[in-house]
Amino acid sequence: MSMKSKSTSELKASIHRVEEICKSNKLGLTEIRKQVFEIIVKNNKPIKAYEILDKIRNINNKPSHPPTVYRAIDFLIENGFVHKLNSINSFVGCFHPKAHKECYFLICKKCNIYQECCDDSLKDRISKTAIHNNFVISNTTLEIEGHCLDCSQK
Amino acid sequence: MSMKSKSTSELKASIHRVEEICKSNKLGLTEIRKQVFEIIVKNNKPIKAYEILDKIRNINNKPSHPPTVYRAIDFLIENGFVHKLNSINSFVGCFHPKAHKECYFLICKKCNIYQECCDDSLKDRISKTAIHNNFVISNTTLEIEGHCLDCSQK
DNA sequence: ATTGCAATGTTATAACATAACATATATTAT
DNA sequence: ATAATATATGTTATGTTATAACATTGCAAT
Ligand SMILES: [Zn+2]
Ligand SMILES: [Zn+2]
Ligand SMILES: [Zn+2]
Ligand SMILES: [Zn+2]
Repeated sequence: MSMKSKSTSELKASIHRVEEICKSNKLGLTEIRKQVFEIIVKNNKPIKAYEILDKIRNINNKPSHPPTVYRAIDFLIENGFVHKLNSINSFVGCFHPKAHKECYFLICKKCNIYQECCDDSLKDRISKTAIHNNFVISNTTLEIEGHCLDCSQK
Repeated sequence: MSMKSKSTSELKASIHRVEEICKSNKLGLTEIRKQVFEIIVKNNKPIKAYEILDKIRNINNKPSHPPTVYRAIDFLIENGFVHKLNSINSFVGCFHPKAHKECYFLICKKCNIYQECCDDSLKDRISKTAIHNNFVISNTTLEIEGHCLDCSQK
């Protein structure tokens, strides 16, 4: 599979899904949280907090500050709508929220597009490794950087 | 296996191994680079760049600046002697440098001790996932946070 | 000696993230 | 409806992590 960006309909579905989840779970999807989520998912590449901040400022045409964005990100991460890629200090939308707690990523260094790669077999393997070490997992970061098909062919 | 810290002899061996590798590969293991490596490996927990900087200042009893430490870290990472844990912006020594390009980690949130967990089966599984996605890996971050045996029993 | 190169020193600043407290808005209880 | 409470946002300041840019040093090759 090449790492193409998401279609408009996929984006809409993703946004709608989050709205529904928030509604049914009584989570306050406030205007800012929604704006931040939309900015993140519409960007088909990982986006940085201060880039989000710039966009928020433009949208609302008024000053906004880092805590506003970081708080919204925290909410979105806590509820599984967004992930942080620690290796590049950037944020990405989750395209199957609530399907599982964590997602694993392929990140193309050239075109910056990312893709979730949450195999069950990979998850199992990580789980077995933890068990083998008597370790209780609370969260896992798996970020695979390299080149996607398109970029490695160029 | 519980996540006990390294013994003095293990530390010495680790330092000696790096010296040998540098000698045989004509890598300039300068005084600062050596100091930084020793600080990192002797700390049995992941250590932050500015903590290293403090220690360097104390050791040499003169002002030092962030670039000094970051350059040494870069050298050590490039040569596989040290790893960065992106999820906690910290650095750890590698206890089997050159054995493989990358290491995977278990990080205890409670006691902060870490452990490498570089199963071949895990590596294979990650590799297969990449192949399945037509993705060419250049580097992988796998950081499993949670609780070690000792800490989960307390 | 002069040049070239690798490493380090130094100053400044960029990039990423949070503390602390004030204000506003929404929910709930009375 | 009003007050009390909790939740969310605004605002200022600062903390933390990392690098750019340029000067200086030490050493080796010609
Ligand atoms: Zn996801
Ligand atoms: Zn690509
Ligand atoms: Zn290692
Ligand atoms: Zn522990």
